[in-house]
Amino acid sequence: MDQVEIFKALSNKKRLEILAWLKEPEKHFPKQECGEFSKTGVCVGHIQQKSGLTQSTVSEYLSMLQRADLLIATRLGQWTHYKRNEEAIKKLGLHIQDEL
Amino acid sequence: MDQVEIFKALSNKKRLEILAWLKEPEKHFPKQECGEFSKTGVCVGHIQQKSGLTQSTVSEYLSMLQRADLLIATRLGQWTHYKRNEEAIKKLGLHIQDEL
DNA sequence: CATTAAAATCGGTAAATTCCGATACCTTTG
DNA sequence: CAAAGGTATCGGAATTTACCGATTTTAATG
Repeated sequence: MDQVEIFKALSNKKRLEILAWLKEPEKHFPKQECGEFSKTGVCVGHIQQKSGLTQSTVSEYLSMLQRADLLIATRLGQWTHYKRNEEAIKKLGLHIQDEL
Repeated sequence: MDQVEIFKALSNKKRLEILAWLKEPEKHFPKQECGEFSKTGVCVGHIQQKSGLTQSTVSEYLSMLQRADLLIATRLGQWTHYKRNEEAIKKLGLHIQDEL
């Protein structure tokens, strides 16, 4: 758990937005053909469309958040779904409160 | 409270170290002539010496942490003391846990 | 008021980050 | 196996960050 990498991943408005959208996928994204929001999250394409960034940028941002352990990626056929790693996020909050 | 600015301020190893040192000043810094650790914190010079960085860099880092509301600065004569803003840090932890 | 000490600000170079378009890599499907 | 859709990776231009040394500001003191 590299603290600096986590904070770097969070040091960007769009990446924070993405994290926020993924908190309530059904509220921010259209229904998907494959996979459930609650189980595996949202596919890259939907996140890309909503973000207004290019596909490559979104892909990089998502894998950056994943490397920081803030997101979990699941490959479903040709799609990759991303969802929040709620446990890691909670742990980060606790860590800041009593160890930062 | 600009989230991104806070996370940027935390995205650097030395700045995280400084925050950690300021958690227990008496453990990490020599006694000071003026001002008490618990009241106003530690003067820039002591932080600079311990950090190994130049004076200008440390001064910038400290004011960056202050702009993010993570530190509180107090001018005492020719010295500026910095201490942690424990309330803001706790608030940040809570925020991450249930709003990030 | 001149000197000195502490801290802040300025100006700059090297490194990292932001974001893009192009390309390569996987899957599914005909 | 060829084509197509979804995603990842590569290469690069523009911006930002990491530090530094030099200079300026602020405050104390002779």
